Amino acid sequence: MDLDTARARVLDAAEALFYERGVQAVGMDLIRSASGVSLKRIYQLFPAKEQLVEEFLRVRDARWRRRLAEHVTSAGDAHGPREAILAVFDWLHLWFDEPGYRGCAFINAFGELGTVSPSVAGIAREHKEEFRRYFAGLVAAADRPAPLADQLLLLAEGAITTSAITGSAEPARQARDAARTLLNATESA
Amino acid sequence: MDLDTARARVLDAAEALFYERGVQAVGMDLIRSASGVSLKRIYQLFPAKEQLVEEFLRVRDARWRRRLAEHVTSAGDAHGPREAILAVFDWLHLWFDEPGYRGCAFINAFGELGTVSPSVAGIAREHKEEFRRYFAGLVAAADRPAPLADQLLLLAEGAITTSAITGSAEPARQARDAARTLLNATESA
DNA sequence: ACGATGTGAGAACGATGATTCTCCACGTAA
DNA sequence: TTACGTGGAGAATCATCGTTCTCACATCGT
Repeated sequence: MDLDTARARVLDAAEALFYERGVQAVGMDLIRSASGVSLKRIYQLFPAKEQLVEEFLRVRDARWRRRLAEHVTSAGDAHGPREAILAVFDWLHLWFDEPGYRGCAFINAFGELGTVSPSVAGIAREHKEEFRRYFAGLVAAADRPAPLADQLLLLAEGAITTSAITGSAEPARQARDAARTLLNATESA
Repeated sequence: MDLDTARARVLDAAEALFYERGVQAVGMDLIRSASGVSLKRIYQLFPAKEQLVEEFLRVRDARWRRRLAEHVTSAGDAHGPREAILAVFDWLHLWFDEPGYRGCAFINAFGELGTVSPSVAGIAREHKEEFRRYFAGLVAAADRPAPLADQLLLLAEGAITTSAITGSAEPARQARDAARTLLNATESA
């Protein structure tokens, strides 16, 4: 097995396990057995667990935003910038329905490690900032006032955590309805 | 020191430490030194750490909801049911500005332990369900359609986590603005 | 073939944590 | 006073975890 595939396998295993059970509940030995990569190799690739945790978050951030953007862009191309905004919530609904959905990995990591690890706290902050920026772009493209972006972000974040705890994807629909109301309220502005 | 005060001191220390650093990052020995109660006594009062964690969450749930209700009730008595709803977000703003604010203890505990501990997951679920129920009562008192309660809940949850990660209390104001818009949108309904 | 290098399996190490145990001081009932 | 129960400080125990080390084995260039 070459280094790149070993690295990918470790990151895949780490992502699945960290997301499912939290960071501290997952030992390096479990990542070894799940990935099939020896401890020695894992420590060659990541000098310490903390680096693996950071890389897991960075990889997840990139993939999460790419998947979101793909879904939203195709909806926006087909139905315009207003529908693009609502498509964010449709995508959340799809996400919430995935098996093993456990909320936002960044909120979870922040809650678990934010006090102790400034780098984890920073990555979580950046992820949320990127998400906010993304909403800001959609709102600008739809010619709505900028504060709407922050409000939509709150709806999305609320849906993410509420869905995780209740185990239902319904909050995505509720957030979408609220988002539509907020959009309509700026219609004449 | 009698048993009741020892119990109170342990729970106070546990709440402060668990909330600040997360559950797994806090050892029983730290709770002992912070509370001034010997390990022997702690284990008399709580047969295992897990029981202490559960009790910490229950105590926090009760106090959190009592404090919220106090603030909202006084606003509602003075300015009516519509202002009572908005007062929830004013109270969130006060909470976010408290030193050491780190988001919702239940979301954090759920993220950290939800997979591994069904009882923690259950307590978190109950807490959120109570919060939702509280919103439902306010919405009913203000004669608004029931689905509004779910939407307001999402705004509040979103503000709670966003404020924790960004370190700013501003999301409370943004959520309040969005809530006002949603309220106005049902004005004529 | 042979030495150098790298690898995997798993033991070893040192730290930390949850839980229990030991030992001793102290107050108290007889 | 004395025997006793209680409680505290902290050592002991046992497990787990992050990290490193050992060692036997394979690979490969010469």
